[in-house]
Amino acid sequence: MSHPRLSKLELQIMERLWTAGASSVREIQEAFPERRRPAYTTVQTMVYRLEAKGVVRRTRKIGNAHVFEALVSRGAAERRLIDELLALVGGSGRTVVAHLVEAGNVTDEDLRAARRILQQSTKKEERS
Amino acid sequence: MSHPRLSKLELQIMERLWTAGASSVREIQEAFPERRRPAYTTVQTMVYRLEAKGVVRRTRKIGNAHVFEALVSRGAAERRLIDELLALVGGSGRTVVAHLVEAGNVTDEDLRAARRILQQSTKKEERS
DNA sequence: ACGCTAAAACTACACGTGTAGTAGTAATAC
DNA sequence: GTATTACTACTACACGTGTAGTTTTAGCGT
Repeated sequence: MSHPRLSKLELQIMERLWTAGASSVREIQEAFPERRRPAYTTVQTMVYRLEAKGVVRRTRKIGNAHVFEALVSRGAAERRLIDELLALVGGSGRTVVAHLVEAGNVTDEDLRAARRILQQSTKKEERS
Repeated sequence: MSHPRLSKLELQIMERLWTAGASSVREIQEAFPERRRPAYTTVQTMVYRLEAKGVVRRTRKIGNAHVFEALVSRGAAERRLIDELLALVGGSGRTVVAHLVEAGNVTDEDLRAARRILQQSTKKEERS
């Protein structure tokens, strides 16, 4: 089974764990840009929920503070999000790419890189 | 301002309005595949909410049933979804395309088509 | 004109998410 | 060793979404 759905705020919390590694609630909270920084207990609640969902875990303590680490990778979470998007738009990746192009969210180089990756995996499949 | 966020079920309802045109609640409900067909009043509630959000409107009546039509296009709704996804993954369209490729959700032809579109719009920009 | 049927309009509720307060406890500072 | 501080654990609540029941009304058939 794939890990559960992650909400926006949950993802922002995971973000800190992915980029900076295992962190305390305080560290996660302070990683938010000052302007939109949730209250300490808000972050704490979300971390607890992530723990309940099994996507983070307590690793050790520093002082009396718990340190949490991510149990799912950024890649896996991203894949999840994209799968959900695909389900919503009817499964067509083409549509998504077209929109990205129109909105200027991908460069030509991005597309060229994508084609290279595709060619690679196609080749691998043929060999097997 | 862009139209409001549309949830999964709301999108499924819009889907019917986009593909079949203006429809009654009953027609929308019956467009759901039998297995996962919500109760009539469930669909009705969602349609009312879509109306409150200003994304559908009553056009006429057939018998005593209202007929609703979409006020936002599928394209606009898709763009909205993709923008949200981009915000969640940190704004990088490249990541999204890479995932789509890895998961086999786009063909080489899709990517080639995307590059053609990109080339076109780049050219247009230069002209202006 | 009247009853039947289907739809409209309204109400209710559970779950997820974002938000944060409060009560209790443990490390720390002196 | 006691006071302060900072963190944990728990509780609460509002809003959006999915779900559907109940009550009221309007068109339709005879």
